[in-house]
Amino acid sequence: MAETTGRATMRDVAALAGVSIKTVSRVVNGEPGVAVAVRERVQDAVQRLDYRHHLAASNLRRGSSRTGLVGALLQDVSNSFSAALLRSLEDALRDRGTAILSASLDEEPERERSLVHDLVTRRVDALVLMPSTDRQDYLSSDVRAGMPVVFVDREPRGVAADSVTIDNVGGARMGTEHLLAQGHRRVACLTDLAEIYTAASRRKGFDEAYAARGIRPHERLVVTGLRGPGAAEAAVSHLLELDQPPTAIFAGRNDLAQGALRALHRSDLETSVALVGFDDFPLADLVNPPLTVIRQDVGRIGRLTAELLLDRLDGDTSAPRRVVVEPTLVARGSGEIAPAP
Amino acid sequence: MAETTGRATMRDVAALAGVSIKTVSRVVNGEPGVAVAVRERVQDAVQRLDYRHHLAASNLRRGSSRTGLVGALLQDVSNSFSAALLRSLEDALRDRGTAILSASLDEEPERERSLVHDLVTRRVDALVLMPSTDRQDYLSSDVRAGMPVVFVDREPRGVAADSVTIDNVGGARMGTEHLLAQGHRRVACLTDLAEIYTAASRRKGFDEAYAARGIRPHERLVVTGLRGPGAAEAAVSHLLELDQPPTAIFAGRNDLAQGALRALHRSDLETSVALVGFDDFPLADLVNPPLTVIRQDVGRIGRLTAELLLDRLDGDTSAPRRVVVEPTLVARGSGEIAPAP
DNA sequence: GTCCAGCCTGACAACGATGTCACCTTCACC
DNA sequence: GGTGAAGGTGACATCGTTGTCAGGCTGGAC
Repeated sequence: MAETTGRATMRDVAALAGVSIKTVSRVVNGEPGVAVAVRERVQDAVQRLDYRHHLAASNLRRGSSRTGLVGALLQDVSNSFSAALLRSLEDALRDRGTAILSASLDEEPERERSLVHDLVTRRVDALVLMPSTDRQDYLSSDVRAGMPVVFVDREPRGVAADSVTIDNVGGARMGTEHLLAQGHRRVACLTDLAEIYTAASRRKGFDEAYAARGIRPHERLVVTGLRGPGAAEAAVSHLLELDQPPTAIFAGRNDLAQGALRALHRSDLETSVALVGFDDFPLADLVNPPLTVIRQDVGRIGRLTAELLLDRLDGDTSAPRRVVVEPTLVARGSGEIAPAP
Repeated sequence: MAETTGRATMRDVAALAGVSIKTVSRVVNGEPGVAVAVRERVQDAVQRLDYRHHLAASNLRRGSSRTGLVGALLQDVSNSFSAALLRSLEDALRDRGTAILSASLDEEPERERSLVHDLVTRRVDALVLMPSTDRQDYLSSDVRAGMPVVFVDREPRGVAADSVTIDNVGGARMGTEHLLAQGHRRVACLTDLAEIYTAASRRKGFDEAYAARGIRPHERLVVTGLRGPGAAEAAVSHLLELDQPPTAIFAGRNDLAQGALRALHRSDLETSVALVGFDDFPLADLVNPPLTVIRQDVGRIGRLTAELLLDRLDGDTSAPRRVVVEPTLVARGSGEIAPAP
């Protein structure tokens, strides 16, 4: 009893209650066909021994191959977008008693591969993936083996799977055009590594907006490879010191917009240089100036993702679906600053 | 091969390679003592069948009782505090190949109990808990059975376990005193349900700051039971319409501060009414006005939590430890607004 | 040629649980 | 009193894996 190691098993309970293991199993699983007196005796023993059901053993025997586990590999669970997504998945899966294994990829391909491997080894019932790799061919055998995968934020390449994404090119074009329409011509563009699907798409939208007006962006104002807010802040500080500094900035992700804003504040230029960010975030309406953003409806994306996931878990084996959500422009002030004459 | 159900098992691999199951096991686990030719034959079969190790079965047999799973029950994974905590846990556990099962409690006691039950059933190696219950007596049998539990943000009651908390009373006292020292006398206090440990402590600190000056808070300005930013916004809007509105606000949690700030903006009072929040958050320096907060160092808390967790996982069975981190006041502007004469 | 050591390999039981099936009561009914 | 159905209960095999141990084969020493 004072043993710190080892929990009671059904065998122990059976011994204490003076019944067979199978009867304990019946009681624990609430199966009918157990005499009331016996049931009570077993329940008593369960209590006395602090018996806890062993889900893994149970699943193994049932061969149901259902572990009630779902993996969620996101960019960074502490980023508001990933965090909100995680939360809506959680809400959608709660009722099913399905638990979520979450992890952050930080845009590192190797980490994605190793974490996927780990999750497969744990026999998750399904996977939600915001990939950091270019291609996900490595996933096909697992998908073939019956593990549903739903991609979020980025489309799958090299593997057939569902996805929920937004129109990144369109969103970026809209954001950039919003600035161009106000007369800005020196618009800076901040994005992450060109290998990253969303970063490349948003950069493309930026270019397209210029092209649509028959003009070209200033190359020196286009900065890629920005890994986080710190890098964006440094890059913008540098841009502001150019002979021909930007009069407006288009930031390709919420953390880059935040870094940019911080740089503007440091130079006291937050009310002179326009700024449009991609991705809304909780306090965008309260910063100074209130931030104009291209918003993707995270709640909606989360719900759609969960919906696809649940369908697949319920046995839907139809062809992969691609769901694309249209982003919207939310004008709050920072994006409506006119260029200096 | 076209089977969508069922993965290959060691039995299948053994059959294909023409060896016994045990030999496959040896190869898969990289054990020595297998002839090179045989090893290659097995590895080939593994590849061909897309064999994936079954961790649960392996753990079951090994009886190691180590699942490489840790549970993290937090207040709300989409809240920046919980999310940052989750992230630092993840970083600390990554190297060990330990995965994290996370879930949100939303301050609902029932959810905590049911999620803990679920995690025990899954045989997590340890648990990180930001409790929503008053008392956690229900945990003692599991702790006795050898499951380490580390409490974060709130101390355990009714069970012996480690904890990492901050000095909530002291922090709230410091924040309130900061406002009183500037001459504010009508300071509003916003907190969540009085049953919540942190909410009650912060409320207590607020009262103590007043008491230390031999004065008393205005009862009508003390609002409890605020469940989220929306409630805080509504409450503050209401307070601002009183005959004797507050000249300063002390908000007992980051989301309440955000709600309060939103209400101030709506009334264009953000530069006239002082505001001090409890808990820092990523953009607090960029909002308008920059928010003065009582900061708890989330990264530090996360690291300390992980440290305790790892020690316990490594077999440390010494008496429970209580780690208390001192919060600091970060003055940014919102808390330094003087009362109207 | 015999013997033994050392190296590989596989048969078997077991981890904790559950599905299958057979057995034993009991009791109603003819 | 005999029969059969219904209701309880347990023995056993099994899920996928690994620890234990026995045994086969090889080759070198005598």
